[in-house]
Amino acid sequence: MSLTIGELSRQAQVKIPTIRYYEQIGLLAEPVRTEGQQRRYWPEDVRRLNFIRHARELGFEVEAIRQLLGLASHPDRSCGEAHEITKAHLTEVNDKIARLTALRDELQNMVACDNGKVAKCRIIEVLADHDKCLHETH
Amino acid sequence: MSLTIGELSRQAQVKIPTIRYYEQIGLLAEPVRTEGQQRRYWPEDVRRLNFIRHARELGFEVEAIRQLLGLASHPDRSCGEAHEITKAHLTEVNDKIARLTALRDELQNMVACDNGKVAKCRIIEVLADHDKCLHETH
DNA sequence: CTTGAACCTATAGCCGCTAGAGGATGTAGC
DNA sequence: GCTACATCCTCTAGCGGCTATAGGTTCAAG
Repeated sequence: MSLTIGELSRQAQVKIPTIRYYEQIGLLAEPVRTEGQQRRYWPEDVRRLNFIRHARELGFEVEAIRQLLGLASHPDRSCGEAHEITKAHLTEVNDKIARLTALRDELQNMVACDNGKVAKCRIIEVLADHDKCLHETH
Repeated sequence: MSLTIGELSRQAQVKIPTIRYYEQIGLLAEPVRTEGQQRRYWPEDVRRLNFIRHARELGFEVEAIRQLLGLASHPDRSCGEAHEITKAHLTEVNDKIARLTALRDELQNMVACDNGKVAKCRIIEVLADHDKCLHETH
């Protein structure tokens, strides 16, 4: 019927100390306890913890997750707020992709220069002065 | 001629305590000091600190940055030795790009839900049940 | 020579976990 | 019922990578 913290951990792919940490900071409600003070969870908690894990993996901060969870518990309210949180995040991610792609190109150049000297490799300059070096040829 | 820590901070867009922290953990060399023990920097340091900032923004850990910086300070060494290190970083960067791209697609799906109610809003669903919602159309 | 911004060190705190010690609980097999 | 042992409990301390504060010193312009 109910789940131990270990079972919850396995099902939601979240480590046990992390579950207790989430309880501590109020992301997870305090669960029922056995006589001997062991935590017992319900399938509902698996869903909530999955939600939290996914949001964390997507780079949402705990505070943002708290907000999103708040929205989820008021399903009649507009999702404009959730929309804003997500949009801000999207912009950030797109920016990172662009810069990582530029970096990858430079690393590929570097790896391609097999028997040369580091002095000829431009990785340092590229990262030190990203905008200037970005579009130069190797 | 030389720069104060404040000027370095402004030019490299890195906060002053962070600069001192980087010195402490050995990412930045100890700079020259005035009689009164104040740090004085050179344009070279702006470049190095820019490098560090960009690498951090791209998600490299301090230890990886240490290695990359190591390559730059042995310009007489063959690329062959450094080749493996660089290739490892390239792999890492490619992984990051892949994961961020997947993330972006998902965020774009989420943002597509504009003025609905939370009940209809995919943000909550997607996060609550990642695998199910990932490839559905909006 | 004074003033005030900028600097110094040292320490403590932040987030988001993660690990360990030392002990209590729960369950399966006898 | 009893034992064995995996799993659980709390508490504390540590991690990376900063960031903020307190309390004092230096530097440069006027």
